[in-house]
Amino acid sequence: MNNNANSLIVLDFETSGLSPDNGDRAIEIGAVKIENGKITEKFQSLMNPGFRINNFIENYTGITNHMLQSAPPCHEVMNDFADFIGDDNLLAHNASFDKKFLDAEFSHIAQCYSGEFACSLLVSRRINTNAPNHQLGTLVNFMNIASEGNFHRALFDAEMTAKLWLVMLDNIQQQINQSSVPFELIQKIAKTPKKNVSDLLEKW
DNA sequence: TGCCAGGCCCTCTTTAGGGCCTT
Repeated sequence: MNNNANSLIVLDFETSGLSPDNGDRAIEIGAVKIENGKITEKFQSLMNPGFRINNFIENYTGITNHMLQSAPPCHEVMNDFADFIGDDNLLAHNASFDKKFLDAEFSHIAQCYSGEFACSLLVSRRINTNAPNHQLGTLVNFMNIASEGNFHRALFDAEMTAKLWLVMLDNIQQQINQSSVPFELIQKIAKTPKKNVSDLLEKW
C-alpha cells in the first residue's frame, strides 16, 4: 500500500450496464491524479466494447453508439490506463462498482495493479452526516463545489470526485489537527461504524 | 418458466429485509 493519501488516482468508468458478470463492459474511463492536494494529471478515453450499447446507457451518459464506433478498443485503452495508474492508490465514488469493472477489464488483458481502493461514498456517509443523500451530484452541490460540465461522463465525474475528496480530506485534517491524512486512516474511517467515527478521529 | 448486480448499511436485526449507490 502506498500510505500517502495525498497522492492517488481518482477514476470513474462509464459502462454498458451494472455488471461485468453479465457481459457488461467499460465504454469510457476518466481519471485524475491528485498530488499534494492538487490535480496534476488527467486521463480520458472512450472505448469500443465490441457491441452496441442500449438506449438507456446512451441517454444516461450521452455516449452514443456512433461515438463508440471510432473509439479504440477496451484492451488498448486499459493498457494505457495501467501505465497511468502505476502503483498509486485508487479512489472512486462507490468504489466497489469501479473496482469490479477495473478488475474485469484488467483480467481481459492480464494486467494488474498494486494500489488499494478508497471509496468517497463510504467516507462521505461518515463525514457528511447532514447531506440529503450521498450521490456524487448531490454532494458536489451540498459542499458548494464549482461544477461546470456533464455528470455521468467519466472525466467530469472523476474531477468532481477528486474535488469532493479534497474537501473531505481538509475536513478530516482539521478534526485530527494534522497536515495530512494517512491512507490507513481513510481505510479505517470507511470501515468504522458511523457512530464511532468521531471517537476514531479524536483519538488519532 | 422465471430470473436477471452486488456491496454496504440500517433496523422494528443477526434464523432478514430493504434502501442506497454505481451504469
